Amino acid sequence: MPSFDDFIAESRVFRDRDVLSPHYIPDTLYFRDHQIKELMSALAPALMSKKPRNIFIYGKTGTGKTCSVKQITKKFEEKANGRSRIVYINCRIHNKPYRVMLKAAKAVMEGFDKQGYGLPHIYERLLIWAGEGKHLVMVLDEIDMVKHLDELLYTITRANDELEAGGVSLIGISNRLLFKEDLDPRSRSSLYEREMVFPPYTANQLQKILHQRAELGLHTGAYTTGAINLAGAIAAQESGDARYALKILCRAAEMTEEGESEKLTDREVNAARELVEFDIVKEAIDKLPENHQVVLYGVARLSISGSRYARLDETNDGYLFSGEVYEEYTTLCKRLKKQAKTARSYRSYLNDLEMLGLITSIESGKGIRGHTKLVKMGHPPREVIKLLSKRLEG
DNA sequence: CCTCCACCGGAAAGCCGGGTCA
DNA sequence: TGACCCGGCTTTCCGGTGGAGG
Repeated sequence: MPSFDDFIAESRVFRDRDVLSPHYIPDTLYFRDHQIKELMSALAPALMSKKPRNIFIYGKTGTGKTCSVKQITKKFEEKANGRSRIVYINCRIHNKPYRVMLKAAKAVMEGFDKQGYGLPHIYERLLIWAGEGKHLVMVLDEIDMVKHLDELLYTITRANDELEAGGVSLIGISNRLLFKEDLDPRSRSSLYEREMVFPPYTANQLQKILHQRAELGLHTGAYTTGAINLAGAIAAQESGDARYALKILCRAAEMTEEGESEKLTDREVNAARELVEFDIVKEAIDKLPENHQVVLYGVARLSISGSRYARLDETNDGYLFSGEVYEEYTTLCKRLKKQAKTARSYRSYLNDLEMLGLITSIESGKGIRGHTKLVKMGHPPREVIKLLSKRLEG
């Protein structure tokens, strides 16, 4: 009798791959004791039928914000036993007040999985739920992605005013510190009742974290201590981002697995670093809507064939006129048998691409007639073309 | 100094595909 | 089935903007 075990090849390197994934939450989170304690003390009132304060958490990507909150969520829900709930909401996906409320309602109430109810209806239902003395803590991860956030915050504060027992409170998470400036002062004060900062990890800290994961996720003896330390140092230098550090480690492990080398060493780590860098770009491009891809394709192609107006200014080497990129975009659309969008839409795409760091742009200055944007690729155009021609032209 | 150029980007309105409800 | 509601993506409209040209 064959067994599935026969087909699940034993890995030379990995003991448990999941441990290296960014979604894995270790039992002990290093270097975040202080933040975790503070979070717990802030949330404790909800377990005693009092309203906890709203919390705002700030920190760059990969500083353990989400991880800490998720870890606490587990403990909290065990303790609360259904009386109170913490609901995690990723605002990149649920980026409107309506969606956030719907997600919360779905999480908390059975049989609430339909769209088409108006916001007021969802609101009323939540009030009824909380009215039994229950507390809802909404974790809004990437809260800066929510459009009309003021409206959402207002809705929630009003809910608390209407309730006699129970309540709704918030944990907002963001990696943009500045975003509080575009908030209405009233919502600002409600969201910032308590503020917490998660600093980037240092090289030493990242190394310890990586060692922890390597011990759990990789076979003993499959890696060198030096390699782990190198990965930590690289990530610390870049950003102090633990997710990035883990990606490098994971990639390096994969390379070891596929390659000749017996152990994961500095060599694999260095190679993995480059791969990871391009992986990130590739992922960003893949996720782009089609029109954005075509525009980027156009920028890349012109970067190689050269700008028709080029060399007006030697110092602005590699920059393209917004106008000529639009022309290239429309001709590309024709070739791909797509209806080109208006110039106004095109300008939005350009801005989106710039926000993602896929292109850079500057304002035109002297020597150029009128007023326009000059655009340049943020990454090697040939690589991008290779990727996009496959994607777009099949 | 005025006007034109070649764009910029906010606001608002329209369309579409997905859903509910009576 | 028709009236509504939602979000996402567009288009339309239009008031800027800073340098070039006259």
